[in-house]
Amino acid sequence: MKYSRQRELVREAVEKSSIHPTADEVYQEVRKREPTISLATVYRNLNQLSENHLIRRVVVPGDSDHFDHTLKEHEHMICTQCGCVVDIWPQVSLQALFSGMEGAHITGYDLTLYGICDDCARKRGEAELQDTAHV
Amino acid sequence: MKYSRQRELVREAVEKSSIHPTADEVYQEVRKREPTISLATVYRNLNQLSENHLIRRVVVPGDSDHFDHTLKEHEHMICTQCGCVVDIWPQVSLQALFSGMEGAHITGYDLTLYGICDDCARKRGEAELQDTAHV
DNA sequence: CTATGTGCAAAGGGTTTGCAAGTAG
DNA sequence: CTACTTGCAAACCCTTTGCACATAG
Repeated sequence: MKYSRQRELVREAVEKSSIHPTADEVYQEVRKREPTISLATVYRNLNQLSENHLIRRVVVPGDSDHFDHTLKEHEHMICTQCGCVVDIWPQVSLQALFSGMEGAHITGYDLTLYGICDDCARKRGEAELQDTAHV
Repeated sequence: MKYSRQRELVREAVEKSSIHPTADEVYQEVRKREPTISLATVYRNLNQLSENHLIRRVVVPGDSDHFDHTLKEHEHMICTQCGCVVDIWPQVSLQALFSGMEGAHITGYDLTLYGICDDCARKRGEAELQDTAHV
């Protein structure tokens, strides 16, 4: 991979983001510094960077792929309320768990967890208090 | 859901298939008995049947969705060699494992395992024997 | 009768690709 | 010099949708 300004900007955008951005979100961010970059270039670079394990692709069924700068083994939860992506750090290695399963030679996996993020849980709690306050 | 001949044929096609068919594979199958059915109808019915838990949708990142007539909790492995879908029956409930994780309220998940199916493993073994036979 | 379901064709949305021009090494 | 990269627009692929007609209950 020879250097390109565009690829470096894409990498930095993923690096600095805390929201596990989609290709389009990376595009919008990079455009602030490189207004002529094309979405196709962003896609090509995200693909290359993840193939070379410099960033990680986060697959979300029915949604665009997201990208994560954290390479250490961890999982992702999609909040079913607001759609945000939350990092989950299991106590045990799921890779080890799955590859130990009998019945087939399992070498990898894609996992998407679903649930409620802390923010939405808090808001929901407050809403319930509101509901009962006037009883 | 009121009865329709088309929906019944779609349901039967999934029921009788052992390959976890995609929408298009279901379409090809149903067309044998109902040549005028449209792909849109197959999609609409697969959606309805899975929303009503009569069949299960199997999400495969980067590929079409597949459909499974088995509703009992189990997982799926995609063979990285031939692309087939293999049922995997874990010893423990992953649903229970994930919902017990700390850090968030996890309520569901989508899991795709990757590995080598028995057929491909056998073929690979034979190929290796071939390779060494003439040494 | 009316709410659902159907077939068709067109639209949709995210992602990839062909091409000619630009650029790193 | 030449292999890799870019921007643009068009193509792709799977899936959904609008519409007028058909059908179950």
